[in-house]
Amino acid sequence: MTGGTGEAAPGARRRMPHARRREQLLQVALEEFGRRGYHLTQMEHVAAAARVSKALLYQHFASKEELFAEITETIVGELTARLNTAVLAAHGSADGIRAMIRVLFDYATEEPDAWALVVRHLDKPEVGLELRELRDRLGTAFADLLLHRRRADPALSAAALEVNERRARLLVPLMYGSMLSMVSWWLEHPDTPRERAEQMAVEFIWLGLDRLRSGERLPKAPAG
Amino acid sequence: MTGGTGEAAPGARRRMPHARRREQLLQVALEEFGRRGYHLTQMEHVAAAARVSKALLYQHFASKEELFAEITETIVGELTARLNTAVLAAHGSADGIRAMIRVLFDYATEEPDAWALVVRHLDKPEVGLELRELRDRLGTAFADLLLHRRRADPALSAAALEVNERRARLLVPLMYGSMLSMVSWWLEHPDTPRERAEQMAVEFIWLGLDRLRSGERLPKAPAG
DNA sequence: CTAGAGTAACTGACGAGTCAGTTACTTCGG
DNA sequence: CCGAAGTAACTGACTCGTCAGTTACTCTAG
Repeated sequence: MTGGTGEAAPGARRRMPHARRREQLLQVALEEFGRRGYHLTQMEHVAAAARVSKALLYQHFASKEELFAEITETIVGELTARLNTAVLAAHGSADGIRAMIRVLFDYATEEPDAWALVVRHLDKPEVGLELRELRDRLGTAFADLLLHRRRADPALSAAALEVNERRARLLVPLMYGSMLSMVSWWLEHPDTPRERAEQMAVEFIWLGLDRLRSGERLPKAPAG
Repeated sequence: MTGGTGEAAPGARRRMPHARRREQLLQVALEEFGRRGYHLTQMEHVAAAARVSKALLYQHFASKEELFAEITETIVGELTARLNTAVLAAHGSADGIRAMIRVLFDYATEEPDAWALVVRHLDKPEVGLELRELRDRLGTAFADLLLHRRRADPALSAAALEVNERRARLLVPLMYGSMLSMVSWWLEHPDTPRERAEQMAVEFIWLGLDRLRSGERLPKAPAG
């Protein structure tokens, strides 16, 4: 040990230029928030994990909330962009579904901390209002997918379109919920091959989507 | 209901027997935790909402955590019991799906605060470990449903059974996620008739379940 | 008059945010 | 090449508000 805590690098420079330090802090904070959640993460945790004093952290970010907000904004921006391009590149509905699912699996794999942060705070109105945004964005991406497909189908009358639009909106939460749930489940079961989980989700959701145009109905069960 | 909980009554009796006060405190705490979430709810909030001092609250519950735990235990017990009977009473898979969805919609309608508390804390390992229990219970209820149905089907070989069991496990998170998501969505869109939301969920999920036995497969899309 | 329902006022610890001071790096006159 | 002046990165030790949990007391029903 040569004097200071060199960490991995032996003669590592501890002082860093402003911008680089800022990036490092954002990265570390993302991990901490993702692991412990907003409330249980203290600014000291973040500072300690970055091998830095809390004061320095406050020279980069005015408050805990601001730090968290900046992180979530980045995540939402990134994920939104990916979803946008995925949906735009898709030609059919099944293709679009598959593309969106792939985006989610990719992101969860590539950025596990960011993913953890998102799912942890998605249903907390208290903090991270940007995450509501993400949920809405996911929903509208679905809606776009559904509506775009139907608009291309000239067989539908305006009235039928209206009816189906309502039904499409009802389908959104179902698809949304099952996708996120599947990704989370898969992360907790690494032994399951990703392809299998992905394919299952695609089929499951695509069938639900397909119902929309076929008008196929389930016989109403008598119920108890 | 004359007298009972003082609340609005001006010269109302404030002293209550131990057991009744305890129940009131549990009820009030449930609302507070449901609205603000665990971390943002202070014991003083609960006490104030019950028109009582914080010290009295501590004569009934040893700690904030214990209070929260007792509440969640009750909720999980109640919901679990309802799901159990619903699944047991079901004769077929579609019937079982419908029954479970009804249980969830019923519960969310009858006990909105309890429901809010559940969805708020479901994916937070930090607090309320009992809620993991609920998620597992939901999952196993699904699994029971699927496996019971298949066991009754003598056409399946042991090997096929094994394969399908794996696929069944993959279906669980999809159904689980879509159900919860749909209920939450419906609560935020009260203009949508409940029956429509319910029926849509049943159809969507039942189709996914039905895939399991029919072995129907979606042509693998080429992907970008 | 007394047991237990109830409270106001308190404590101790924690955690966000601050500040005076220190250390490393850069620059520039000589 | 050198060292002093200047500056940006960085820190230890604080303040101050908040909140879980306690203590010592009052009040009232029976």
